[in-house]
Amino acid sequence: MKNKQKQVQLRDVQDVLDIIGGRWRGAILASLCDKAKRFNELKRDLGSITPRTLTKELKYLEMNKLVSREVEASGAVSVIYSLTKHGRSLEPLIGQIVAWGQKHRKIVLS
Amino acid sequence: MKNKQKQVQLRDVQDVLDIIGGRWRGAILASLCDKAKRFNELKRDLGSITPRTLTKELKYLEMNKLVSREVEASGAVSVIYSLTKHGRSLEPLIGQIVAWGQKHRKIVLS
DNA sequence: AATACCGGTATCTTTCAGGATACCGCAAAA
DNA sequence: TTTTGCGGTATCCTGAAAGATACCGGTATT
Repeated sequence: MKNKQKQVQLRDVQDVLDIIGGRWRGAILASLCDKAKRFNELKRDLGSITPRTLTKELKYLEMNKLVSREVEASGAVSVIYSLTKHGRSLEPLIGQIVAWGQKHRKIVLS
Repeated sequence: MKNKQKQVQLRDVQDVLDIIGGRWRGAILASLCDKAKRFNELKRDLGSITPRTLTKELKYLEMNKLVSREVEASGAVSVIYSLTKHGRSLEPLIGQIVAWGQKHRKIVLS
């Protein structure tokens, strides 16, 4: 493989980890892989995230076309967050991350 | 799947992204997937990283048993960094990251 | 003898993700 | 009519990541 191409690959890795990295983004995406969720549902599932951070991260993921936000206009306020088609294309990647994480945890514990 | 298990998965995602995330760690690992490298070789390949940061990240990866550091005691100072067996187990994951990154870049550009 | 490369270390500084805490309007339930 | 839940926003603050810059002792090169 050419050197140029390797450089591009490194940038791809950096870009992707910039998108799904950080304390929360990967977890949010993984949580939405399971099913579409409402704001507070997501918040509860993630455990210790603050609403401020959740709002910010969701907006970021929305901007990057990975998550979509829909307001159900049925009386009370209700907002549903779900993965877009592009977001769902991350599922196998997230699956591998989980798998490696399990393996890694076992190794570290031994 | 049970709720407990989902929570564990979220933690796995967070843990893994903590290890390979950040501006440089993923790129360092990807670069070492290619071949073992010396300090300044790695530095050049990564482009804009400072020696301070490279040192720090390499130590972190060493601590996590993903990278090994070997000093070649042949006259001049020569240090080789390479992936450990455990580090090489990340290769498929990194491959998927690159693949998704390429796809994502195309989508964003269109 | 001077210069350049190797593998870093030492300081200083900026940036920013993310926590803590309080609050908001609205609607439904009690 | 008070309380509870929803979906957030507003401020303030800290710690860690990482850039900028300078420097180090060694060796090899010229």
